[in-house]
Amino acid sequence: MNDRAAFAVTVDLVVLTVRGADLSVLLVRRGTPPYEGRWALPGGFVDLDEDLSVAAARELAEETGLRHPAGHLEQLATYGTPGRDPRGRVVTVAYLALLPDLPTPVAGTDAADARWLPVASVSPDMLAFDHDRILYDGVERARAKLEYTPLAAAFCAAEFTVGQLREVYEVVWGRHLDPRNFHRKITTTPGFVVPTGGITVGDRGRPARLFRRGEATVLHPPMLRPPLD
Amino acid sequence: MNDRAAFAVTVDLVVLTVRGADLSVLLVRRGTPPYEGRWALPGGFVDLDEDLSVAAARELAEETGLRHPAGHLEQLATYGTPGRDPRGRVVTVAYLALLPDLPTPVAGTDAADARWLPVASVSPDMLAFDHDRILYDGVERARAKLEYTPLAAAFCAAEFTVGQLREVYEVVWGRHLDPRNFHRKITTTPGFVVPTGGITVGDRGRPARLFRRGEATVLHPPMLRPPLD
DNA sequence: CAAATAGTGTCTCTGAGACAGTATGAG
DNA sequence: CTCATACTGTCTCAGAGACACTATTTG
Repeated sequence: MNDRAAFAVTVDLVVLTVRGADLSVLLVRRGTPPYEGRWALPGGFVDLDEDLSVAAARELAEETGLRHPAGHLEQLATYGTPGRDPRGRVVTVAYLALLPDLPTPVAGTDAADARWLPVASVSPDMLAFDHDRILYDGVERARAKLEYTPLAAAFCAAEFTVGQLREVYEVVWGRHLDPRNFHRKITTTPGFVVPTGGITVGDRGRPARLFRRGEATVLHPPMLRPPLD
Repeated sequence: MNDRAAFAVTVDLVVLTVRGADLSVLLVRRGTPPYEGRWALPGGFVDLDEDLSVAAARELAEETGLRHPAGHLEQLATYGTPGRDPRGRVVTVAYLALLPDLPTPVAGTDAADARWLPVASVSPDMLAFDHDRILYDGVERARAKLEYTPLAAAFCAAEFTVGQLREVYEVVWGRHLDPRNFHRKITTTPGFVVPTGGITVGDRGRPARLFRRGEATVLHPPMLRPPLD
């Protein structure tokens, strides 16, 4: 057994949020080799007595500065090709986090610099290790999950308008959606959203009703991504 | 770094096939502690210089006795709760394999006994480690993937009839499907199946055209699971 | 012949896309 | 007032469910 126990295990986080017109990812600039100066997904080593999901939640809390961030955290996939980390045989369990745009700025404890970067502005050679692949897989997972789950609400505050939820879909998918059909879809799919009774004030246009997430975990029927063009 | 490298990494396989009226899983009876005598998913330790997917393919070939089994192999999820293996801190990367019913019987090299068991007949306390959880996740993944991918064909031989493909759906989902609507759906969804020109002989009823898998990787529109009852 | 399975056609209803029209705020 | 956004309603078309019906084999 002991001769088998020669792997290091890390968790890496694909933390996504919608900021303005961009789907953005939380990246940290590496201050030490390997890949010093390159951007990397936040993450770190799993403690020997620590569960994987606990390690992911711990890293998320450390990097965002929030103890119990709202939003969503799920396992994404595991990457363990030999040589992916020059320091040795490191297997990383990647997690995907979807968060509302944070009111507090990101304050990393161990990273030189932590920043939200638009996913579209990230080129593969900017990133350390195989993090370009992990980021790509995370973004694809998020795009797919918006179709058949109510997870888009994880990008929003606790209460949100139909328009804000539509912006999430438009930013993540990079597609324009018809506001009227979207409104009908959202409000007629059972368990998707629940009106809170509240109303927005001070914005442009007619005030909008506020909603919170419903009880549904899957959407029936799904919210289909429109075809390209 | 070296003090971090204290994990063992294994791959475990959820190997599913359709045999007769049952969705069945390949299980091996453990001949050594821990959990001696209990059933377990086939799997084993990952070599230090071996890629995870290679280790999974190697284990699959060893357990099925086939060098390049047809069908489908994909990563499922990773399980690493401390204490899940009494021998130490073992993280397992689970893979899901979908195979046609094997003409050759299973010949395990290292396992005392290897057998196909209907998934419905497997109770959680029969299984070692957290393999009940992994099996459940694998079955759910397979059921979900039949909806939006053409993966049902991975359960069939290279050439198959519409009726055989329908049986796969019926067995995996545990639902009856209307043969006529199913036929229309299969043959009109672009890229799902391609007629080979062949025809079955000797069966009961009218001979059926033979098909092989098409080029599509996702189904548009998806093949929706009928609601319960 | 009957039984069984393959395959086609037809009706209906749901739901999505397209888009007119109304409601209600800010400036 | 105009402009912007929220919301409602209406038309049409694609696709799924529920069948009737025909085709082709075995026994």
